[in-house]
Amino acid sequence: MTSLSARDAGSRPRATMRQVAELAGVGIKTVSRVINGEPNVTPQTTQRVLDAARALDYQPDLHAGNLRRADRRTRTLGLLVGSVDNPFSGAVHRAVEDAAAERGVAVFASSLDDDPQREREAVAAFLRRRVDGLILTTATADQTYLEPELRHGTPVVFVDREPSGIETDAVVSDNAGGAARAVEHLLAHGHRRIAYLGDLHSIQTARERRRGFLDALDRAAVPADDAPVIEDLHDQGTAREALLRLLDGPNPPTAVFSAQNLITIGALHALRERGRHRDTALVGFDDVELADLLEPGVTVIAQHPEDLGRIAAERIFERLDGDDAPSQRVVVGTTLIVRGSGEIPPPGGRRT
Amino acid sequence: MTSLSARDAGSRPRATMRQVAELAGVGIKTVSRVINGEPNVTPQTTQRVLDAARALDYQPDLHAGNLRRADRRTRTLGLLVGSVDNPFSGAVHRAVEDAAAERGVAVFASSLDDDPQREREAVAAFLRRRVDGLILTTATADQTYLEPELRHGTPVVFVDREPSGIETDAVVSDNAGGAARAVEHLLAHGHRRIAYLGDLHSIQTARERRRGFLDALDRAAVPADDAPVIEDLHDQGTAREALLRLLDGPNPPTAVFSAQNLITIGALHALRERGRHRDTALVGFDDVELADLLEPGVTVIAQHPEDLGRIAAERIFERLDGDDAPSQRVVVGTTLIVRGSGEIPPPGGRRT
DNA sequence: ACTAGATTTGACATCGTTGTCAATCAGGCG
DNA sequence: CGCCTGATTGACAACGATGTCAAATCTAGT
Repeated sequence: MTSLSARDAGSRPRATMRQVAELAGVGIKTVSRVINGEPNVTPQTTQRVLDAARALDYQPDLHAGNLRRADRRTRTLGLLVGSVDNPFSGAVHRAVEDAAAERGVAVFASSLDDDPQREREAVAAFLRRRVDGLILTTATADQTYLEPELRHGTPVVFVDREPSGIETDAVVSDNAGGAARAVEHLLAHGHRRIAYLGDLHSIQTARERRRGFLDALDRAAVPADDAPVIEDLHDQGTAREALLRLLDGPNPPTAVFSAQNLITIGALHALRERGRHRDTALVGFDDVELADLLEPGVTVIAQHPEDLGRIAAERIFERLDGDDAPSQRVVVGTTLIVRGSGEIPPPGGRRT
Repeated sequence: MTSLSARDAGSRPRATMRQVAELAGVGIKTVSRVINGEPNVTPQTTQRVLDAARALDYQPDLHAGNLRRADRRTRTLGLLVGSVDNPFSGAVHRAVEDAAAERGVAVFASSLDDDPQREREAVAAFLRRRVDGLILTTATADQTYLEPELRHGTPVVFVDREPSGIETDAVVSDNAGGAARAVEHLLAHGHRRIAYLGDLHSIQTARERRRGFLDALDRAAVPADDAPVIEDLHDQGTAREALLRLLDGPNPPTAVFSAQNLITIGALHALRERGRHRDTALVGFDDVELADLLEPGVTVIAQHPEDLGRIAAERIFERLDGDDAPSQRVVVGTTLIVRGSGEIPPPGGRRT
């Protein structure tokens, strides 16, 4: 009676290799050979094993095998991004997944919301699951805590943001260069009073973009005092409010550089609300969907998240394949996409 | 000499519980107790073990433990969506991740691109990794192949699309209802010649939306012959071309219902290209970013992907907690968001 | 001082698989 | 017919952890 209790819910536990072996009337090691496509099994035996496996709906337990296997690979990768909900992260994720899928590798994804504690927890959770490698958009200021993992041989590649405190591979956008390009574009159209709307100062890319912004102004000999620099915006709402305050202030900017995709959207809202979208220039960092259909279209410095993700994943696999060259830093360029909002002239129509 | 070869690259393998036990001078089972917070260990012993674990940078191997543990839980979930790159999927993913993270569960995500073969492979890949449950937006016409997994006790929950061939939980949007609502909205504004632009006919939700569209026309006694029904569009490009053909044709529609987010974007492009965006009404299914900033704003039937994801994840966890009630079907309502494009009257200005 | 009872601890089998190695088998050759 | 060779097969240990259970230690009551 009680021996049947496993069937109570009409369910029996998943079949093991031992049960397949028993049904096929062979040894367990022979099943292992068939499942793993090892040589030296007769076609008849192979067939018997496959039939038994099918009959029992056998699925090998990758982790049990991995425990004993020599290479100790789980064929699993851990990806840490800002949020799987953000289009930029989504594109990175997709590229990583595609590169991984080609190699039969599954991807764990986790959203950090730029929270250092979440990063530490997510990394630990992935390591306990023995991922073969980590790809991360860091949220912490210092990643020294990853040092031991690197020594244990787990490859770590940074995407979008550079590592600090450890020596490891990184794939990043040309943040300072892209930001400078945006500013130069606005300067070329005659603007002198350009506002900077940026993400949390704790984020490395945000600081880089700010640096690019200020450097470009400096090179053009535009006093930075003219430029309202607003930082620590972290979503559409705060960005919108910040720009509304500027627009309602005594000396509003004639142009705006919004340094992140959600900030750009917040800025667009603020401009529309004040009806200033046709006379205030705007260049955003990172492209946004439908930007081309707005009136005016939104000029942006586009990043190439697919490239970032693809290159990062390739780097991980090269490391896993034994590449032990010194750590590399790959910079992916940005592209200025002219659509209208960045070409609006300042009120006076000043020209070079 | 050779005994040191493990350090060749300056790396030593990851520490095991045995090594922690040795360093702490205790038995391996005592380390297990400390790591898992089991009772009956003196504070001094606990401290010695924790010190040793820290010194060796010990991370328990979740999968090794799981092999022996009674509950056999990997604390891992598999999520299969259209593409992690699509905003709708991203929102579902984020909601699932949040619900999972609360419970210390990690999430594997995989993109299917509506390819049935990819679905089968991804499911197998997840099962071999012994995920505790599967949440999927199916790409196959029939999911009978999942029947054995259900019997083995792996909970499966469908999101966005309904299962076929198996009895299991599903969380879906009110596709037919939402589509009908869109059509009724356009009818109320006087339109009679409404085009339907839909996704692949093989996709269940696409068929549901088409059904809702046709039903609403039927109820209004509008002959379906008037309505150009175009299906099997699967990206922005094909949707754009299809609508361009309609607009350039002999008797163009006065209103358009685009039944998916990428199709809506393609339709928007087509309308702009022909300069018809101010006189052709448009209602899209599924909201798109920046839809409110276009001119006119894009009226949509918004889905609630966060709710779909959250409810699906909760369902999985209820099943894992032992809920064995008959499978449920949860329908999440849609919301009509009026923004302008859906309220454009037909040329004649006919009114009810 | 001695023992019952509770607390703390560790030896050992075990989970599902793969690596090692020896046993068996078929066929060919002297 | 016996022996060698190479192909085929399976017994067994091991991977890193946990469950079981008994041994060791402590506490308190007589």
